[in-house]
Amino acid sequence: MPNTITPIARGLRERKKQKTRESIQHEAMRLFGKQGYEQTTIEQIAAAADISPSTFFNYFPTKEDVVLYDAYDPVLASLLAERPLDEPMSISFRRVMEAMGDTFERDRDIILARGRLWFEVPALRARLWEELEKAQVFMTAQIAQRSGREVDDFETRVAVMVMVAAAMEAMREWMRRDGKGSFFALINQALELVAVGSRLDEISRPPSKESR
Amino acid sequence: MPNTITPIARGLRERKKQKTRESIQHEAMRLFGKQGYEQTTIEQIAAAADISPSTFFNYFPTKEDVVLYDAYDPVLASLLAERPLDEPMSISFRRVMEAMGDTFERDRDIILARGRLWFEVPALRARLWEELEKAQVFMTAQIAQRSGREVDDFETRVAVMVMVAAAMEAMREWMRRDGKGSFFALINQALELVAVGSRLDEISRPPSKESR
DNA sequence: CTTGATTCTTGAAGTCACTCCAATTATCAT
DNA sequence: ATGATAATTGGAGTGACTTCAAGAATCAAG
Repeated sequence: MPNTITPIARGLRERKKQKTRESIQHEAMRLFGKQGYEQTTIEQIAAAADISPSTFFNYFPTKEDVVLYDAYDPVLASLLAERPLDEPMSISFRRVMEAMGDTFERDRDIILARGRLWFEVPALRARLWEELEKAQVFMTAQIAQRSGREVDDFETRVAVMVMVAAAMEAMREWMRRDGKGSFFALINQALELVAVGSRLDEISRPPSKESR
Repeated sequence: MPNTITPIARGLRERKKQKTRESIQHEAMRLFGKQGYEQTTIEQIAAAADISPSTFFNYFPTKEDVVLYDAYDPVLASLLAERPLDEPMSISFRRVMEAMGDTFERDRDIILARGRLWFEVPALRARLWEELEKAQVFMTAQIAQRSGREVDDFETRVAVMVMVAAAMEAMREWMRRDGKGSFFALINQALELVAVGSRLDEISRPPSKESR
Protein backbone atom coordinates (compact mmCIF):
# COMPACT_ATOMS: atom_id res chain seq x y z
CA MET A 1 0.00 0.00 0.00
CA PRO A 2 1.47 3.38 -0.98
CA ASN A 3 1.82 6.06 1.64
CA THR A 4 -1.43 7.84 2.34
CA ILE A 5 0.12 11.12 3.40
CA THR A 6 0.94 12.79 0.13
CA PRO A 7 3.99 15.08 -0.22
CA ILE A 8 3.37 18.56 -1.55
CA ALA A 9 4.56 18.12 -5.11
CA ARG A 10 4.32 14.50 -6.15
CA GLY A 11 6.28 13.48 -9.20
CA LEU A 12 6.24 14.09 -12.86
CA ARG A 13 2.71 12.81 -12.99
CA GLU A 14 1.35 15.65 -10.86
CA ARG A 15 3.31 18.30 -12.64
CA LYS A 16 2.10 17.10 -15.99
CA LYS A 17 -1.50 17.10 -14.85
CA GLN A 18 -1.14 20.62 -13.57
CA LYS A 19 0.26 21.71 -16.88
CA THR A 20 -2.44 19.99 -18.86
CA ARG A 21 -5.16 21.55 -16.76
CA GLU A 22 -3.70 25.00 -17.25
CA SER A 23 -3.25 24.40 -20.91
CA ILE A 24 -6.86 23.38 -21.35
CA GLN A 25 -8.06 26.38 -19.45
CA HIS A 26 -5.80 28.73 -21.31
CA GLU A 27 -6.73 27.46 -24.73
CA ALA A 28 -10.40 27.38 -23.85
CA MET A 29 -10.41 30.98 -22.70
CA ARG A 30 -8.54 31.99 -25.77
CA LEU A 31 -11.08 30.33 -28.02
CA PHE A 32 -14.02 31.65 -26.03
CA GLY A 33 -12.67 35.14 -26.39
CA LYS A 34 -12.08 34.67 -30.08
CA GLN A 35 -15.25 32.86 -31.17
CA GLY A 36 -17.59 33.01 -28.23
CA TYR A 37 -18.50 30.39 -25.67
CA GLU A 38 -21.30 28.57 -27.43
CA GLN A 39 -19.47 28.61 -30.73
CA THR A 40 -16.49 26.82 -29.27
CA THR A 41 -16.78 23.05 -29.07
CA ILE A 42 -15.03 20.70 -26.71
CA GLU A 43 -13.43 19.15 -29.75
CA GLN A 44 -11.81 22.45 -30.64
CA ILE A 45 -10.58 23.01 -27.13
CA ALA A 46 -9.16 19.51 -26.98
CA ALA A 47 -7.45 19.98 -30.31
CA ALA A 48 -5.93 23.30 -29.22
CA ALA A 49 -4.72 21.82 -25.95
CA ASP A 50 -3.42 18.80 -27.78
CA ILE A 51 -5.45 16.20 -25.94
CA SER A 52 -8.35 13.99 -26.87
CA PRO A 53 -11.93 15.10 -26.21
CA SER A 54 -12.21 12.24 -23.73
CA THR A 55 -9.35 13.63 -21.72
CA PHE A 56 -11.05 16.98 -21.46
CA PHE A 57 -13.65 15.40 -19.21
CA ASN A 58 -10.94 13.95 -17.02
CA TYR A 59 -10.03 17.48 -16.07
CA PHE A 60 -13.32 19.33 -16.10
CA PRO A 61 -16.69 17.73 -15.47
CA THR A 62 -18.43 20.17 -17.78
CA LYS A 63 -17.59 22.85 -20.30
CA GLU A 64 -18.84 25.41 -17.83
CA ASP A 65 -16.31 24.38 -15.24
CA VAL A 66 -13.44 25.49 -17.42
CA VAL A 67 -14.59 29.02 -16.79
CA LEU A 68 -15.77 28.62 -13.24
CA TYR A 69 -13.06 26.39 -11.90
CA ASP A 70 -10.78 27.73 -9.23
CA ALA A 71 -12.13 31.18 -9.64
CA TYR A 72 -12.90 32.48 -6.20
CA ASP A 73 -14.05 29.81 -3.85
CA PRO A 74 -10.69 28.60 -2.64
CA VAL A 75 -9.16 32.05 -2.37
CA LEU A 76 -12.13 33.46 -0.57
CA ALA A 77 -12.35 30.44 1.65
CA SER A 78 -8.77 30.49 2.82
CA LEU A 79 -8.78 34.23 3.34
CA LEU A 80 -11.89 34.04 5.44
CA ALA A 81 -10.67 31.08 7.40
CA GLU A 82 -7.59 33.04 8.34
CA ARG A 83 -9.51 35.84 10.01
CA PRO A 84 -9.42 35.79 13.81
CA LEU A 85 -12.48 34.14 15.27
CA ASP A 86 -13.34 37.05 17.54
CA GLU A 87 -13.44 39.58 14.73
CA PRO A 88 -16.93 40.81 13.85
CA MET A 89 -18.15 39.05 10.73
CA SER A 90 -18.84 42.16 8.73
CA ILE A 91 -15.27 43.27 9.32
CA SER A 92 -13.92 39.88 8.30
CA PHE A 93 -15.99 40.01 5.17
CA ARG A 94 -14.72 43.46 4.31
CA ARG A 95 -11.13 42.43 4.88
CA VAL A 96 -11.57 39.45 2.62
CA MET A 97 -13.17 41.60 -0.02
CA GLU A 98 -10.39 44.11 0.32
CA ALA A 99 -7.89 41.39 -0.42
CA MET A 100 -10.01 40.29 -3.35
CA GLY A 101 -9.95 43.85 -4.56
CA ASP A 102 -6.15 43.66 -4.72
CA THR A 103 -6.38 40.50 -6.75
CA PHE A 104 -8.77 42.32 -9.04
CA GLU A 105 -6.22 45.05 -9.55
CA ARG A 106 -3.49 42.63 -10.39
CA ASP A 107 -5.34 40.31 -12.75
CA ARG A 108 -7.81 42.82 -14.04
CA ASP A 109 -7.78 41.73 -17.66
CA ILE A 110 -8.16 38.05 -17.00
CA ILE A 111 -10.87 38.65 -14.46
CA LEU A 112 -12.69 41.02 -16.73
CA ALA A 113 -12.66 38.52 -19.56
CA ARG A 114 -13.83 35.75 -17.32
CA GLY A 115 -16.44 37.97 -15.72
CA ARG A 116 -17.84 39.01 -19.06
CA LEU A 117 -18.42 35.38 -19.85
CA TRP A 118 -20.06 34.86 -16.48
CA PHE A 119 -22.57 37.57 -17.00
CA GLU A 120 -23.16 37.23 -20.70
CA VAL A 121 -23.36 33.51 -21.30
CA PRO A 122 -26.69 32.26 -19.94
CA ALA A 123 -25.38 28.84 -19.00
CA LEU A 124 -22.59 30.41 -16.99
CA ARG A 125 -24.70 33.07 -15.36
CA ALA A 126 -26.91 30.33 -14.06
CA ARG A 127 -24.02 28.30 -12.75
CA LEU A 128 -22.48 31.32 -11.12
CA TRP A 129 -25.17 31.41 -8.49
CA GLU A 130 -24.45 27.83 -7.68
CA GLU A 131 -20.92 28.88 -6.92
CA LEU A 132 -22.14 31.68 -4.74
CA GLU A 133 -24.23 29.23 -2.79
CA LYS A 134 -21.05 27.35 -2.04
CA ALA A 135 -19.63 30.55 -0.66
CA GLN A 136 -22.77 30.98 1.38
CA VAL A 137 -22.47 27.51 2.86
CA PHE A 138 -18.88 28.11 3.76
CA MET A 139 -19.48 31.48 5.35
CA THR A 140 -22.48 30.21 7.22
CA ALA A 141 -20.34 27.47 8.66
CA GLN A 142 -17.74 30.02 9.70
CA ILE A 143 -20.35 32.06 11.48
CA ALA A 144 -21.81 29.00 13.11
CA GLN A 145 -18.37 28.34 14.49
CA ARG A 146 -18.21 31.78 16.01
CA SER A 147 -21.75 32.03 17.26
CA GLY A 148 -22.53 28.51 18.28
CA ARG A 149 -25.65 28.60 16.14
CA GLU A 150 -26.66 25.66 14.01
CA VAL A 151 -24.86 25.43 10.69
CA ASP A 152 -28.16 25.76 8.89
CA ASP A 153 -29.59 28.51 11.05
CA PHE A 154 -32.13 30.46 9.06
CA GLU A 155 -31.17 33.94 10.14
CA THR A 156 -27.52 33.27 9.53
CA ARG A 157 -28.24 32.02 6.06
CA VAL A 158 -30.25 35.08 5.27
CA ALA A 159 -27.61 37.43 6.56
CA VAL A 160 -24.89 35.70 4.60
CA MET A 161 -26.87 35.38 1.42
CA VAL A 162 -27.65 39.03 1.54
CA MET A 163 -23.99 39.94 1.81
CA VAL A 164 -23.08 37.59 -0.98
CA ALA A 165 -25.79 39.06 -3.16
CA ALA A 166 -24.53 42.53 -2.42
CA ALA A 167 -20.99 41.50 -3.30
CA MET A 168 -22.28 39.95 -6.49
CA GLU A 169 -23.97 43.15 -7.51
CA ALA A 170 -20.80 45.09 -6.75
CA MET A 171 -18.88 42.72 -8.95
CA ARG A 172 -21.35 43.21 -11.74
CA GLU A 173 -21.11 46.96 -11.42
CA TRP A 174 -17.34 46.76 -11.48
CA MET A 175 -17.54 44.87 -14.74
CA ARG A 176 -20.01 47.35 -16.17
CA ARG A 177 -17.41 50.00 -15.53
CA ASP A 178 -14.82 47.91 -17.34
CA GLY A 179 -12.84 47.33 -14.20
CA LYS A 180 -12.09 51.01 -13.87
CA GLY A 181 -12.22 52.18 -10.28
CA SER A 182 -11.91 50.29 -7.07
CA PHE A 183 -13.79 47.06 -6.59
CA PHE A 184 -13.41 47.42 -2.88
CA ALA A 185 -15.09 50.80 -2.92
CA LEU A 186 -18.09 49.34 -4.70
CA ILE A 187 -18.30 46.49 -2.25
CA ASN A 188 -18.23 48.96 0.59
CA GLN A 189 -20.95 51.03 -0.97
CA ALA A 190 -23.11 47.96 -1.41
CA LEU A 191 -22.47 46.69 2.10
CA GLU A 192 -23.23 50.05 3.58
CA LEU A 193 -26.57 50.00 1.84
CA VAL A 194 -27.29 46.64 3.33
CA ALA A 195 -26.23 47.76 6.76
CA VAL A 196 -28.85 50.45 6.66
CA GLY A 197 -31.54 48.44 5.00
CA SER A 198 -34.21 51.00 5.53
CA ARG A 199 -32.53 53.01 2.80
CA LEU A 200 -34.59 50.93 0.43
CA ASP A 201 -37.43 53.31 1.14
CA GLU A 202 -35.18 56.29 0.92
CA ILE A 203 -34.04 55.12 -2.45
CA SER A 204 -37.46 54.40 -3.80
CA ARG A 205 -38.84 57.77 -2.78
CA PRO A 206 -38.64 60.71 -5.17
CA PRO A 207 -35.77 63.09 -4.45
CA SER A 208 -36.62 65.62 -1.77
CA LYS A 209 -36.89 69.33 -2.48
CA GLU A 210 -33.35 70.42 -1.75
CA SER A 211 -31.69 67.67 -3.77
CA ARG A 212 -29.14 68.35 -6.50
CA MET B 1 -54.57 42.67 -42.50
CA PRO B 2 -56.09 41.12 -39.38
CA ASN B 3 -56.93 43.31 -36.42
CA THR B 4 -53.91 44.00 -34.29
CA ILE B 5 -55.83 44.39 -31.07
CA THR B 6 -56.51 40.82 -30.03
CA PRO B 7 -59.69 39.87 -28.17
CA ILE B 8 -59.24 38.22 -24.78
CA ALA B 9 -59.99 34.61 -25.67
CA ARG B 10 -59.25 33.94 -29.32
CA GLY B 11 -60.80 30.85 -30.81
CA LEU B 12 -60.46 27.16 -30.58
CA ARG B 13 -56.82 27.47 -31.50
CA GLU B 14 -55.96 29.36 -28.33
CA ARG B 15 -58.00 27.13 -26.10
CA LYS B 16 -56.38 24.04 -27.52
CA LYS B 17 -52.92 25.46 -27.04
CA GLN B 18 -53.72 26.31 -23.47
CA LYS B 19 -54.87 22.78 -22.85
CA THR B 20 -51.86 21.24 -24.50
CA ARG B 21 -49.50 23.41 -22.48
CA GLU B 22 -51.20 22.42 -19.26
CA SER B 23 -51.22 18.80 -20.25
CA ILE B 24 -47.50 18.81 -20.96
CA GLN B 25 -46.76 20.51 -17.69
CA HIS B 26 -49.02 18.19 -15.75
CA GLU B 27 -47.62 15.01 -17.24
CA ALA B 28 -44.08 16.27 -16.88
CA MET B 29 -44.50 17.05 -13.20
CA ARG B 30 -46.12 13.69 -12.66
CA LEU B 31 -43.21 11.89 -14.28
CA PHE B 32 -40.64 14.02 -12.50
CA GLY B 33 -42.25 13.16 -9.20
CA LYS B 34 -42.38 9.51 -10.07
CA GLN B 35 -38.98 8.93 -11.65
CA GLY B 36 -37.00 12.06 -11.00
CA TYR B 37 -36.13 14.95 -13.27
CA GLU B 38 -33.01 13.68 -14.97
CA GLN B 39 -34.46 10.22 -15.42
CA THR B 40 -37.40 11.58 -17.35
CA THR B 41 -36.80 12.17 -21.05
CA ILE B 42 -38.59 14.58 -23.32
CA GLU B 43 -39.72 11.59 -25.30
CA GLN B 44 -41.52 10.20 -22.27
CA ILE B 45 -43.18 13.49 -21.50
CA ALA B 46 -44.29 13.86 -25.09
CA ALA B 47 -45.68 10.36 -25.11
CA ALA B 48 -47.57 10.95 -21.87
CA ALA B 49 -49.00 14.22 -23.13
CA ASP B 50 -49.83 12.61 -26.44
CA ILE B 51 -47.80 14.90 -28.63
CA SER B 52 -44.63 14.48 -30.62
CA PRO B 53 -41.25 15.36 -29.13
CA SER B 54 -40.98 18.13 -31.69
CA THR B 55 -44.14 19.72 -30.41
CA PHE B 56 -42.78 19.78 -26.90
CA PHE B 57 -40.31 22.43 -27.99
CA ASN B 58 -43.11 24.48 -29.48
CA TYR B 59 -44.40 24.96 -25.98
CA PHE B 60 -41.29 25.07 -23.84
CA PRO B 61 -37.89 26.17 -25.04
CA THR B 62 -36.12 23.81 -22.66
CA LYS B 63 -36.93 20.97 -20.34
CA GLU B 64 -36.19 23.25 -17.43
CA ASP B 65 -38.88 25.67 -18.46
CA VAL B 66 -41.58 23.11 -17.85
CA VAL B 67 -40.83 23.49 -14.18
CA LEU B 68 -39.99 27.17 -14.13
CA TYR B 69 -42.62 28.47 -16.48
CA ASP B 70 -45.33 30.69 -15.12
CA ALA B 71 -44.19 30.13 -11.62
CA TYR B 72 -43.93 33.51 -9.98
CA ASP B 73 -42.81 36.19 -12.34
CA PRO B 74 -46.17 37.17 -13.78
CA VAL B 75 -48.02 36.96 -10.50
CA LEU B 76 -45.41 38.90 -8.66
CA ALA B 77 -45.14 41.42 -11.46
CA SER B 78 -48.81 42.21 -11.65
CA LEU B 79 -49.19 42.39 -7.91
CA LEU B 80 -46.32 44.78 -7.60
CA ALA B 81 -47.45 46.89 -10.51
CA GLU B 82 -50.79 47.33 -8.79
CA ARG B 83 -49.35 48.91 -5.66
CA PRO B 84 -49.82 52.65 -5.37
CA LEU B 85 -46.80 54.57 -6.57
CA ASP B 86 -46.46 56.59 -3.41
CA GLU B 87 -46.30 53.57 -1.13
CA PRO B 88 -42.86 52.91 0.36
CA MET B 89 -41.16 50.14 -1.53
CA SER B 90 -40.56 47.92 1.45
CA ILE B 91 -44.25 48.03 2.23
CA SER B 92 -45.17 47.24 -1.35
CA PHE B 93 -42.82 44.32 -1.29
CA ARG B 94 -44.30 43.01 1.93
CA ARG B 95 -47.81 43.32 0.59
CA VAL B 96 -46.87 41.42 -2.52
CA MET B 97 -45.22 38.74 -0.46
CA GLU B 98 -48.23 38.59 1.78
CA ALA B 99 -50.38 37.88 -1.24
CA MET B 100 -47.88 35.27 -2.37
CA GLY B 101 -48.16 33.73 1.04
CA ASP B 102 -51.86 33.21 0.45
CA THR B 103 -51.10 31.52 -2.83
CA PHE B 104 -48.67 29.32 -0.97
CA GLU B 105 -51.40 28.30 1.43
CA ARG B 106 -53.79 27.42 -1.33
CA ASP B 107 -51.48 25.50 -3.63
CA ARG B 108 -49.13 24.21 -1.01
CA ASP B 109 -48.66 20.73 -2.40
CA ILE B 110 -48.01 21.77 -5.96
CA ILE B 111 -45.66 24.51 -4.87
CA LEU B 112 -43.82 22.19 -2.53
CA ALA B 113 -43.33 19.63 -5.26
CA ARG B 114 -42.14 22.25 -7.68
CA GLY B 115 -39.94 23.86 -5.08
CA ARG B 116 -38.30 20.59 -4.20
CA LEU B 117 -37.29 20.21 -7.80
CA TRP B 118 -35.99 23.75 -7.86
CA PHE B 119 -33.69 23.21 -4.97
CA GLU B 120 -32.69 19.63 -5.57
CA VAL B 121 -32.06 19.43 -9.30
CA PRO B 122 -28.81 21.23 -10.07
CA ALA B 123 -29.89 22.37 -13.50
CA LEU B 124 -33.01 23.93 -12.06
CA ARG B 125 -31.33 25.48 -9.07
CA ALA B 126 -29.03 27.26 -11.45
CA ARG B 127 -31.86 28.46 -13.65
CA LEU B 128 -33.83 29.64 -10.66
CA TRP B 129 -31.43 32.49 -10.06
CA GLU B 130 -31.90 33.57 -13.62
CA GLU B 131 -35.57 33.88 -12.87
CA LEU B 132 -34.85 35.90 -9.79
CA GLU B 133 -32.77 38.25 -11.83
CA LYS B 134 -35.81 38.89 -13.96
CA ALA B 135 -37.67 39.81 -10.81
CA GLN B 136 -34.82 42.08 -9.88
CA VAL B 137 -34.95 43.86 -13.21
CA PHE B 138 -38.67 44.34 -12.91
CA MET B 139 -38.55 45.66 -9.37
CA THR B 140 -35.65 47.92 -10.14
CA ALA B 141 -37.66 49.40 -12.96
CA GLN B 142 -40.59 49.95 -10.61
CA ILE B 143 -38.40 51.76 -8.17
CA ALA B 144 -36.83 53.81 -10.91
CA GLN B 145 -40.33 54.93 -11.79
CA ARG B 146 -40.95 56.07 -8.27
CA SER B 147 -37.61 57.63 -7.55
CA GLY B 148 -36.61 59.05 -10.86
CA ARG B 149 -33.29 57.23 -10.63
CA GLU B 150 -31.80 55.50 -13.62
CA VAL B 151 -33.22 52.07 -14.35
CA ASP B 152 -29.80 50.55 -13.83
CA ASP B 153 -28.87 52.55 -10.77
CA PHE B 154 -26.31 50.63 -8.76
CA GLU B 155 -27.71 51.27 -5.31
CA THR B 156 -31.20 50.39 -6.40
CA ARG B 157 -30.02 47.14 -7.88
CA VAL B 158 -28.21 46.24 -4.71
CA ALA B 159 -31.19 47.06 -2.53
CA VAL B 160 -33.52 45.02 -4.71
CA MET B 161 -31.19 42.08 -5.09
CA VAL B 162 -30.78 41.92 -1.39
CA MET B 163 -34.51 41.74 -0.83
CA VAL B 164 -34.91 39.13 -3.51
CA ALA B 165 -32.14 37.08 -1.95
CA ALA B 166 -33.80 37.37 1.42
CA ALA B 167 -37.10 36.25 -0.05
CA MET B 168 -35.32 33.36 -1.69
CA GLU B 169 -33.90 32.17 1.59
CA ALA B 170 -37.30 32.48 3.20
CA MET B 171 -38.73 30.34 0.46
CA ARG B 172 -36.04 27.77 0.97
CA GLU B 173 -36.64 27.70 4.68
CA TRP B 174 -40.35 27.30 4.11
CA MET B 175 -39.62 24.27 1.97
CA ARG B 176 -37.27 22.85 4.55
CA ARG B 177 -40.16 22.98 6.97
CA ASP B 178 -42.34 21.14 4.49
CA GLY B 179 -44.56 24.12 3.97
CA LYS B 180 -45.69 24.02 7.56
CA GLY B 181 -46.05 27.46 9.04
CA SER B 182 -46.54 30.81 7.39
CA PHE B 183 -44.41 31.77 4.45
CA PHE B 184 -45.22 35.38 5.09
CA ALA B 185 -43.86 35.15 8.61
CA LEU B 186 -40.57 33.83 7.30
CA ILE B 187 -40.36 36.56 4.72
CA ASN B 188 -40.94 39.10 7.41
CA GLN B 189 -38.28 37.63 9.59
CA ALA B 190 -35.83 37.70 6.73
CA LEU B 191 -36.70 41.23 5.71
CA GLU B 192 -36.41 42.45 9.24
CA LEU B 193 -32.92 41.05 9.37
CA VAL B 194 -32.04 42.91 6.23
CA ALA B 195 -33.56 46.10 7.51
CA VAL B 196 -31.18 46.01 10.41
CA GLY B 197 -28.17 44.78 8.56
CA SER B 198 -25.83 45.32 11.42
CA ARG B 199 -27.40 42.29 13.04
CA LEU B 200 -24.92 40.33 11.00
CA ASP B 201 -22.43 41.09 13.71
CA GLU B 202 -24.91 40.38 16.40
CA ILE B 203 -25.58 37.03 14.83
CA SER B 204 -22.00 36.08 14.36
CA ARG B 205 -21.08 36.90 17.93
CA PRO B 206 -21.29 34.20 20.59
CA PRO B 207 -24.48 34.35 22.68
CA SER B 208 -24.22 36.86 25.52
CA LYS B 209 -24.28 35.79 29.15
CA GLU B 210 -27.98 36.07 29.88
CA SER B 211 -29.08 34.23 26.75
CA ARG B 212 -31.63 31.40 26.76
C1' DC C 1 16.71 -2.04 -15.15
C1' DT C 2 12.85 -4.86 -14.64
C1' DT C 3 8.52 -5.72 -13.17
C1' DG C 4 4.01 -5.33 -11.60
C1' DA C 5 0.74 -1.98 -9.90
C1' DT C 6 -1.37 2.40 -10.52
C1' DT C 7 -2.96 6.02 -13.04
C1' DC C 8 -3.87 8.56 -17.60
C1' DT C 9 -5.21 8.72 -22.06
C1' DT C 10 -7.89 7.51 -25.69
C1' DG C 11 -11.39 5.82 -29.07
C1' DA C 12 -15.72 3.81 -29.80
C1' DA C 13 -20.41 3.53 -29.07
C1' DG C 14 -24.29 5.47 -27.10
C1' DT C 15 -27.81 8.82 -24.79
C1' DC C 16 -30.20 12.91 -24.70
C1' DA C 17 -31.39 17.80 -25.13
C1' DC C 18 -32.02 20.73 -28.57
C1' DT C 19 -31.99 22.85 -33.67
C1' DC C 20 -33.40 23.24 -38.44
C1' DC C 21 -36.43 22.37 -41.95
C1' DA C 22 -39.87 20.97 -45.06
C1' DA C 23 -44.22 18.38 -45.57
C1' DT C 24 -48.67 17.91 -43.69
C1' DT C 25 -52.62 19.14 -41.21
C1' DA C 26 -55.79 22.10 -38.54
C1' DT C 27 -57.91 26.49 -37.79
C1' DC C 28 -59.13 31.09 -39.23
C1' DA C 29 -61.11 35.16 -41.59
C1' DT C 30 -63.81 36.20 -45.47
C1' DA D 1 -65.58 27.10 -49.87
C1' DT D 2 -60.96 29.01 -49.96
C1' DG D 3 -56.70 30.91 -49.47
C1' DA D 4 -53.89 32.61 -45.61
C1' DT D 5 -51.96 31.47 -41.24
C1' DA D 6 -50.44 28.83 -37.66
C1' DA D 7 -49.51 24.23 -35.38
C1' DT D 8 -47.85 19.43 -35.67
C1' DT D 9 -44.77 16.30 -37.03
C1' DG D 10 -40.74 13.37 -38.70
C1' DG D 11 -36.13 13.29 -40.10
C1' DA D 12 -31.60 14.46 -40.12
C1' DG D 13 -28.39 16.76 -37.65
C1' DT D 14 -25.09 18.80 -33.63
C1' DG D 15 -22.80 18.77 -29.49
C1' DA D 16 -22.29 17.88 -24.53
C1' DC D 17 -21.67 14.25 -21.72
C1' DT D 18 -21.34 8.95 -20.11
C1' DT D 19 -19.43 4.42 -20.03
C1' DC D 20 -16.13 1.26 -20.86
C1' DA D 21 -12.27 -1.29 -21.99
C1' DA D 22 -7.74 -1.33 -24.21
C1' DG D 23 -3.31 0.75 -24.37
C1' DA D 24 0.39 3.85 -22.76
C1' DA D 25 2.89 6.39 -19.31
C1' DT D 26 4.54 6.72 -14.65
C1' DC D 27 5.60 4.94 -10.32
C1' DA D 28 7.50 2.21 -6.27
C1' DA D 29 10.34 -1.58 -5.15
C1' DG D 30 13.68 -4.98 -5.67
